[in-house]
Parts: sequence; C-alpha cells; structure tokens
Amino acid sequence: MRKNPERRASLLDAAIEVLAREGMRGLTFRAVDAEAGVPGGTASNYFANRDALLTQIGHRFYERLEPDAALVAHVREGPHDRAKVTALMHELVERVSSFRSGYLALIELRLEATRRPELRRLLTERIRADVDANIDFHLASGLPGDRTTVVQLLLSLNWLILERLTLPDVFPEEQVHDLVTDLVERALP
Amino acid sequence: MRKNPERRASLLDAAIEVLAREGMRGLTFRAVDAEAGVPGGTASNYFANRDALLTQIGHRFYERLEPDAALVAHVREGPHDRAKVTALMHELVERVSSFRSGYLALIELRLEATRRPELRRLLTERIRADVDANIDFHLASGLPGDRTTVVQLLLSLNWLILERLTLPDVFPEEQVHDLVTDLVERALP
DNA sequence: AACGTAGTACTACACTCATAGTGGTGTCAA
DNA sequence: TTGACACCACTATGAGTGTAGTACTACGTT
Repeated sequence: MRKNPERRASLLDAAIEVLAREGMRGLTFRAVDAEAGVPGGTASNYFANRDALLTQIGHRFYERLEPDAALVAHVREGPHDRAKVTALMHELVERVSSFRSGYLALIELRLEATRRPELRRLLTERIRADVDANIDFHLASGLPGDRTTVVQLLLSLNWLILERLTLPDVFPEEQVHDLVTDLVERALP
Repeated sequence: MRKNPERRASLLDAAIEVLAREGMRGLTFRAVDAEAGVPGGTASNYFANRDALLTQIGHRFYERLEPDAALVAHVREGPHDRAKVTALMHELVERVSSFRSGYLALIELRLEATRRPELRRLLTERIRADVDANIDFHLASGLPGDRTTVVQLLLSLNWLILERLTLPDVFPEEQVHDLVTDLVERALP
C-alpha cells in the first residue's frame, strides 16, 4: 500500500470526476488511473479494493467542502434580516451547483450506501454533522428563522439542486432565482 | 425482437428490482433474466441494447405509478382545511416510501439521464407533467395553498424521502412525522 | 564519497470472470 | 403448415483486477 498523500488525493479527485461523468458503472481502477494521468495499476496500489476506494472518496469530498470562510465573514456584516437569509440561500445554491461533479458523485455514493454499511455509516455521520452545523450556525448568527426553517430550506434546496443538475429543463433556469426567494419567504415563520 | 407484452412488463419489473438492489453496476441482461425467473438470454431478445432497456424501465415506472383513485376520492370528502393538506402529505410520503425499489430505481435513472439524452427527455417530460398535475389537482380541489405551496412541498418531501431511503439515521424515524407536519404548516402562506 | 536500504513509480503480464449476442431446436396456436 | 416465441447452449470477446519484476529517488551510514 502506497502512502504518498498528494498522489492519493489526486487519485480521489480523479475518482470523483469519473463518478460524476461515467457513473458507478464507469468507475474502475483503470479509469481512475487514466483520469488522474498516472500509469495503469496505480489506483490498485493505493486502494485495497472497491470498498476502500468508495469510502475514501466520501472522506475526500468532505475535505474539499470545508473552506467557507468567505461566507462566514459575509454573514457577520450588514443587517440580519430576511433579505440576508435570501441572499445566503442564493449563494448556497450557486456554490453547491458549481461543484457539479462533487454533488453528483455524492448522490452516487448515497445510492451505493444502500449496499455498503461502512459507507452508510460514514455518510450518515457526515451529513448529520452538516445539518447540525447549519442549524447551529443559523441560530448563533442571529438571523431570523428557527430549526424548522433551516431544515426545510436544506431539504427543498437540495432537491432543487438535484433537479437542476440532472434534469435542468424541469424547472426553467430563469424561474429558479424567484423560486428560491419564495422558498425562503415561506420557510420563515 | 420479441413482442409478448406481459413478459416484457415482467422483465421490466424485474429490472426495477435489480436496479434498486444492485445499482447500475449490477444491472445486466443476465441479472434481469435471473430476477424475472426466465432463461438466460431472454432479456437480450426483448431489448436491443442497454439504452432501450433503460428508457423502457422509465416508461414502466410511470405506468405503475398511475393508480391513485383512492387518494382522489379521499380528497373529495370532508373539510378542505390545513389539516387535510397535512393528512394528504403524510399519505404521500408513506405511499412513495413504500415503493422503495421504484423510487431508488428512479434516482438511478436520473443519474443515468445525465449521460443519455433520450432518457433525459423522457424523464424531463414525465416529471414536468407530474409536477403540473400536482399543482392543478391541488388548486382545483379547493385546498388551501397556492402554486408555491405545492412546489415547496414536492421539493422538500422528495428530499426527505431520499434521505429516509438511503440514510435512514440522518432524520430519526420518530421525528419524520412531526417534521412533515411542520413542513406543511410553513409551506401554506 | 561509496554504499545500502526503503519506499515508491512504472511496466507488463496473467488470470479470472462475466456478458452479450446468436444459432438451433422444441412447442404451441392460428 | 407456418410463424412466433420459449428455451438452451456455445462462444468470443472484452474488461477488470491484482501483482511480479524492474527502475528510480532520497536518505542515512560508514
């Protein structure tokens, strides 16, 4: 088993791309090698088996999701009113949508988690933590809205993003902005 | 190419089960044969290629989703108030969740639609029609709530169901009922 | 400075395994 | 009798994985 952490990370990033582009069926050790531009057999040397590869993809995804300092700073300034929540949600939708491959890969992992207990544990833990962090952040920041507000927004925006990324013509692009605004309006008590 | 419609339907139902249980990777012509309990090679005789199989699975799924007469009848009786909407949404969540394999298979198809234009067209059309039908039905039935109400509920409940089916421990089962109630409350203007 | 060692990159091979497709035969019904 | 289909078996072919063997680089030792 090879150790080189940069190489491992770049293999995992390549795997995310492959997963998003070709799906579970196209995710093979050799395809990861090719995507990462390394000689065939390299991924085999870094991951004992498919299980290891998949769970490490999960870890890697959350590693890459971390940097959110700009958003946090942005929340601190200005008034804490409904308009601010709306702006934040627009930002959220754009930010997540723009990491298309990551998001799609995560959905693939979710489905796979149905069959792989270890992967399921990992994703459950990470996503719970993410939900809780969102709630805590929102409440602590003094923005309007309660727990339910945050949960409702997470649920509806997630599906909206999924819809946009997989079937973009279901909700016409030009309606999405207004839709997000409406969703925020309703989610606030 | 074989014609027998019952056999074709049963192959497609088998394919839905396989898709939900084993994912895209496990969906092979032979696996469909095995699941349907027919001799190997049968699925090959009924579907020219993988593309044909997948789009026909999509069609079949929507064929099976039709029968909703009981629900429609149920809406007609009793008062048309907020409590009724809540009851309907609880029903919706339970009904969809109980067709687990169908729902999971549909998500698999969604992801695959990313790569298959024909499948994408099919799903887009069907899902748009489904959304519109939900809106029209809601408005026509005289229930409280507007267009946005319906869309918001569709979005958030869909993601909630996905969460339940793939990572059941993210939202503890006993909280789901109350959560649905809250979501309805907020979605109504 | 010469040497040895450890860890990793790279190449190539072999082995397994599964899949899709097709041709041929039997069966049933019009 | 004919046509459509169910069933069965065979095969080619491809894919995918893991690993043995070699080459390179860095670092530490004497």
